[in-house]
Amino acid sequence: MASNYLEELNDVQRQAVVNIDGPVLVVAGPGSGKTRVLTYRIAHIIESGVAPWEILALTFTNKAAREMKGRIAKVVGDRAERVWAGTFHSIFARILRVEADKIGYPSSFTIYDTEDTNSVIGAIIREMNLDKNAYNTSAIRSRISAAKSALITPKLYADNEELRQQDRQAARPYTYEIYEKYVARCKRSGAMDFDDLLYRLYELFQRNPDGILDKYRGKFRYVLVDEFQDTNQLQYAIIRKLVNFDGSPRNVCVVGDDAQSIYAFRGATIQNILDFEEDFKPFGIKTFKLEQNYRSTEHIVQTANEVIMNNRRQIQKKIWSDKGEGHKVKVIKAMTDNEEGKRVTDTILEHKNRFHLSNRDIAILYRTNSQSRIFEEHLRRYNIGYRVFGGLSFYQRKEVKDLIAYLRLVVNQRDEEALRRVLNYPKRGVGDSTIEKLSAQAGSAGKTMWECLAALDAGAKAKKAIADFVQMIHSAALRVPTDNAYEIAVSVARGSGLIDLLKSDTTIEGMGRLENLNALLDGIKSFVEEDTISVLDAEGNSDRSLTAYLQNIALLTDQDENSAEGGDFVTLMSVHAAKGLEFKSVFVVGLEEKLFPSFMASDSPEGLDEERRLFYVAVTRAEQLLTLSYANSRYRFGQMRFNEPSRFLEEVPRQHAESTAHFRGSQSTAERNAPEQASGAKITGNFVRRGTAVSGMPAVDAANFKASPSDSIQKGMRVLHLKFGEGEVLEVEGNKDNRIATIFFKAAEDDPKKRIMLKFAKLQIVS
DNA sequence: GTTGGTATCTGTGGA
DNA sequence: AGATACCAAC
Repeated sequence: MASNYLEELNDVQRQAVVNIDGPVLVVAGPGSGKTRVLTYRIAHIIESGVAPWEILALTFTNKAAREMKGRIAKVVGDRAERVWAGTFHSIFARILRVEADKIGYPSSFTIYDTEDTNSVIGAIIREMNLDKNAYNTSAIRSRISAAKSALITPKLYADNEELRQQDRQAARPYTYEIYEKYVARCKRSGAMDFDDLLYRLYELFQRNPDGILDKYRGKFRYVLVDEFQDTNQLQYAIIRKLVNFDGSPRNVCVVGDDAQSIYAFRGATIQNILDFEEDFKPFGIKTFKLEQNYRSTEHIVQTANEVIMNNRRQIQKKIWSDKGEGHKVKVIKAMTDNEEGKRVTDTILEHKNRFHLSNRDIAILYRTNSQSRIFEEHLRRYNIGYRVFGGLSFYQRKEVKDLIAYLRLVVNQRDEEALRRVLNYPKRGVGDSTIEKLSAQAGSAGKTMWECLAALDAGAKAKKAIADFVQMIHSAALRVPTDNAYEIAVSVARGSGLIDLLKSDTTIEGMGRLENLNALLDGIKSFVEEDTISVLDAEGNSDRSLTAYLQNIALLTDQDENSAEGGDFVTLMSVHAAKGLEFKSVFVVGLEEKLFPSFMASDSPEGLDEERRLFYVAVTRAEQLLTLSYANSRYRFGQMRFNEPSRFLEEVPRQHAESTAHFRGSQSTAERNAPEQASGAKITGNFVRRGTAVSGMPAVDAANFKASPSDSIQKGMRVLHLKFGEGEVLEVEGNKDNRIATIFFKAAEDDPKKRIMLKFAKLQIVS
């Protein structure tokens, strides 16, 4: 107890641990002992006399939360279990279960995953008779998600001229209406999507019924946030609600690294780090920078440093290592994707032999999950054990989702997506058109589909089948409060006919599906019986109800599934998934333009910066050996494509890379000469060609004006605007549909600096 | 309503 | 290439 944990820390780390009161920002480079600081800080808070349940620690993955708890336990023992440590989503779901009635939800609310969400949106688009080509379901979903993450309600969305204009521009003028209907339908279904778990909590705190907010403000005396650079506006808004109020001690500590922010695509913003500094400056914020890297050798650390310097905006820091030079970075060039697979696998074999590495010391990291296949083939050929992370998780398999849908319905009959999924599976003679009819009926009557089900107009045979179905769900529902989750699940699996259906399928795949179903049931059994998996309710009691089980698995990812087991295998995963992990030998593959950096990001500087941060994350996973590879050609969609080597390869300083004939690399900062630097990326748009603007702006010739595509507008360009004349693009912010340019129009004398939404601006590129 | 074949689309990351 | 969406025939 109260061990000498403080002695295991360096000076900065120790400061970050012992300064437990007041606001703290920890900027933590890769491999700098961030988790250690976070866990020891929590342990230190507990040692100072604070009850574990008064500490809230938010992470992004269950794995991070689990690891944190484990390491706290090493210092303070069993008390660690009572710390409120978990993912944003799981902790918030826990609170929402208790408070659900205050915002008009049942505590047995369903959590909709992406598939459910897509299905709801698809149904709405169909019902509104909208063109499904223009109204791409996923595009609408991400738009709605972005709105929620930016605290924009359907009402605010409908009133927001800018957003509406963007939608008109994208030929989706009714997006606002879909959003409104989607929210209403989720509510009707007693369902929350991933964003709702955040948004509804925010709403609860905002409305503050029965002094709810004060209750949680009083409860969580110390708040800690991991991976703060990955939080979105909404998440930070909730954190502020909890800690930033009059009379608050503001015991909040956020840990993050702007250079490792790789989730801007889902609304994360490093602006939160900057805002945090501003928001808490008046309250004596303390900032600690962890810059010593304990993970990697110098060639690797310096490569990472040099690469990230190509990004424009960042918090100044220099990561260093005292682990010695180590091996240089190796670059593998291959003609084809297949050859890349072979040569990487050869090198893995070499590493195993030469450096006595085990499979578990090695990882292959790629930009997209679809790249795993070729490496799997080669690893199999060499008989090297491997494990692929990502892709379809166990809970996303059809047969598993089917049974889960039944269970969801048992717990919450309002759950429309579950009902749609299982009403005619196994077949009961209720086809798509009948289901649509039912849905329309429910919509116009303001009832749930379940309520309309009994009165459904159908043939005698179908009616009987439906009645049996309703009966089965009902009787299972009655058992929920008393019987254990496993027993209910087994009887539903049998009663629904799912088991019989799968048993009748004697193909290999069919047997596999039955096995998966049984594995799911086993999982529920262990949830009910074993001590190791604990789901605590808001009061800290163990909750083994079916409802708790369903809400728990909805927030699991496949990573949480697989990583628990040991075993000696090479790890194959996306770079995103690798964040926070480390391996002795890391292969970053597919380093080609349009792939890494992704073609989706290639057209905007912000997108490229994020890709570069992703590359930075990949590079810094390596402890001793880093190998980069690319192929000149690869198959995509059955077609051979040729790609240039990634620009990131060029950014690897040659002094840190093994010299090979084909690899040129970059000069390091030290050897770079002045003229080259002057033409480099350091120059900001403000200085480019300033003063060369034509004086005495001529009137714009409207007849010859031809607007350039909005996505081609980039920082530094000179553009023509019909009203404002010629201008210079000083800055472009935002991504994809949301790009905003700051343009300096000399002719507009009142206010020459205009901020313009590129999506609907008519601009012609001059140069 | 169901089945099976053909057209179409896909192209990042994930809680 | 592989999954899904859509349509025509049963």
